[in-house]
Amino acid sequence: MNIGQAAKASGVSSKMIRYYETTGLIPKAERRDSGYRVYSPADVHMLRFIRRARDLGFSVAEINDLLSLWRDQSRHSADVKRIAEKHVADLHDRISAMKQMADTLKGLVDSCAGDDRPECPILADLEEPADGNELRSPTAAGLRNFSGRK
Amino acid sequence: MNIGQAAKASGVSSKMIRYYETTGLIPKAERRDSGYRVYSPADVHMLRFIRRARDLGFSVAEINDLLSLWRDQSRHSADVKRIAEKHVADLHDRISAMKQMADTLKGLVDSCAGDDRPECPILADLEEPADGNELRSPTAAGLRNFSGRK
DNA sequence: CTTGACCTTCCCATGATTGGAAGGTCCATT
DNA sequence: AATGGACCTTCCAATCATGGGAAGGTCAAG
Repeated sequence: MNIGQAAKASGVSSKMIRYYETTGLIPKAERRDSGYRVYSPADVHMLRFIRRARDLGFSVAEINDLLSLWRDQSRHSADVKRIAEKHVADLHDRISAMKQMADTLKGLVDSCAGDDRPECPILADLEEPADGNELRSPTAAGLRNFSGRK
Repeated sequence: MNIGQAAKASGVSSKMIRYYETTGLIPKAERRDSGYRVYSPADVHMLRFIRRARDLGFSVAEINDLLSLWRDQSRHSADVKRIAEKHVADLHDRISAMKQMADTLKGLVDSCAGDDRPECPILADLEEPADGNELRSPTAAGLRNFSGRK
């Protein structure tokens, strides 16, 4: 099948399939004489694996490792588990950082009248964080990007 | 003071201060004859405001709005509150999406022996998600980027 | 043989941030 | 005065995963 079919069947866009090929995440697809890429059901299976891993928030680098293990019949499940555990821990870190943000902000929102007067505790806190609101910790700074991916 | 001093005093890097200037988030700084940018304590105050807002996960676009309101003496706190509420809601959306990922993955991790045998429920699920594990919802796909920012 | 749906490659944009190169400025110490 | 190091300037590139679009080739049905 062509790339569009593979995309529909796997949930990975044509664009991303080509991208994964150039970055080496997936092997180069066979080509027709016309230059069209050809995909087998096994390829679609692999793409679905990737798609699913992305949905679980794994980075492409992690998926690379997972794919290697997937293909390795003599893998040790401990290696897979290690990657997954690390990722769960990362997710928890991000979640708690975001929770802290949300909680702090929620407190400020609740203390804001939200009327037509200019006085606003939210702006006041942005100017000069109240004690206990800093959340300046190593959390916020080191945390660039993502909702789940690395 | 020079940009480096302002950076240290505000917690915003010199690089980012210049970047915020080019994008128009902050006004163009005065210059010395040498071309060096000059910053006042008031500028540092503004930069600290920005830094704090970033720490709370606001996007630069949102900060732009917040800065306008901050400077507007006749603002309505309702406008500030609206922005903050929206952001809290966004944070909650991201948090629950990540939580779902983490929970799903945690379940898989727990069911994996993690020894030297190749059998692994994690890989099995990536291949073929068990019912109830899909998390395919609108969640994952629409959720690119971040730990708090938009 | 035309049409439209598909495919190809290539480049660009996103968002916030960091890194580095090449070069100019400032100031204190030889 | 000259040197050196710390600072500043601009410009360009990379990150990460993804989408958008242009210019052009292919394919199958009508």
